[in-house]
Amino acid sequence: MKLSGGVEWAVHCCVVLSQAEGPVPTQRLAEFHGISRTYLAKHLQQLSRAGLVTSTEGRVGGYLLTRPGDEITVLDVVQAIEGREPAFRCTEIRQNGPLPASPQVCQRPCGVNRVMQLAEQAWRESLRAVTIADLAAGVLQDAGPQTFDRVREWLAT
Amino acid sequence: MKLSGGVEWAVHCCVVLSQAEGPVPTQRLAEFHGISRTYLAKHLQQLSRAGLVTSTEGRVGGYLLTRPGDEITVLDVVQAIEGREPAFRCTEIRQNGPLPASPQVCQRPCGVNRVMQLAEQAWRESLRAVTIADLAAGVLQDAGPQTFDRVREWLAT
DNA sequence: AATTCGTGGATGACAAGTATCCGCGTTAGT
DNA sequence: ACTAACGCGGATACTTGTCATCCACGAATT
Ligand code: SF4
Ligand code: SF4
Repeated sequence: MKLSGGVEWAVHCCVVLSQAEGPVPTQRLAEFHGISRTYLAKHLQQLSRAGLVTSTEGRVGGYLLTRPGDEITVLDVVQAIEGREPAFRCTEIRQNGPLPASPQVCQRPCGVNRVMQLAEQAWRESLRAVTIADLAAGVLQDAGPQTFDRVREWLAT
Repeated sequence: MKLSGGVEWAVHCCVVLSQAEGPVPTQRLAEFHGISRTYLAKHLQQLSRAGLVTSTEGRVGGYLLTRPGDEITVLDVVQAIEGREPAFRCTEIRQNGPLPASPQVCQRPCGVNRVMQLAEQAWRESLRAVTIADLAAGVLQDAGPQTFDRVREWLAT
């Protein structure tokens, strides 16, 4: 079980975008984080499709958050990148073999499946409890109060 | 993010083993679930290495649970198959780019990482709360009280 | 018209998961 | 002693998913 590496990129980008004053192009975002521009573009498009971000095309275009940072949860970002498919996918092996479960028993998910989905639910709730704004506040806490001033300054270059 | 399909197999096997009277060979377990014998063998070996299961070699050998079903959690099984690596792995991109985080700031994990690990923790706790015995009880509930009698009967064939 | 930018498709490199096979050592029955 | 049933580990191959790049296109600014 492994999360896509793009999740890390996307979260960081959202934090930066939450502090930006205008549209930020992919080029800038990639440069800032020292990562691949072309590949990051793919992830930003996923954020766009998920409705977390709007894009303005053409020159001086780029990406903007559609909502303020405190209305975007980490879960939103993770699901935009990872998709909404559950990590545990049952293949219904209980229907195989010499003692298959009867069709009516299989109407509803079994205990195994329930436990797994419940655990993923707990995971999602935990991610839902934190917003991009919370993370931005954490950065300020860790790296100093003028951090985002410097970021904005560099972005304006 | 996807869990190995072997998790489903392993959990089912543990439930069966918790109801078995003697060592159950891979052949039987695979047949019972209608799955690949050779591949299941790999997963059972992982359970063995994790200490959830003991193997007796030679004829009339097979696998036995090392502890009663109520002392084996679903988390134990999942981790035996999936490993204990966290799903979110930070690549420290904050150290890249024109405004890298200072080394002393990077001493401890950032907010992003903390949130992710916390969520995984919640996931694990949720899985830890359920035991193989709980699942076995669920099967009894869903499929009828004599279900395991039939299983034992078939196993003895 | 030239430049900057997002979009989507095609493509390839690489890692991980899935699955099979074989040779080996072990054990119980004959 | 011999054989059959079993677990163990390595080697191998197939499939899928992740990671990454490139390009042609349309849109907007200068
Ligand atoms: S018993 Fe549960 S985990 Fe097993 S095959 Fe059925 S739904 Fe899937
Ligand atoms: S800020 Fe957090 S998520 Fe980002 S690179 Fe550092 S540890 Fe990883």
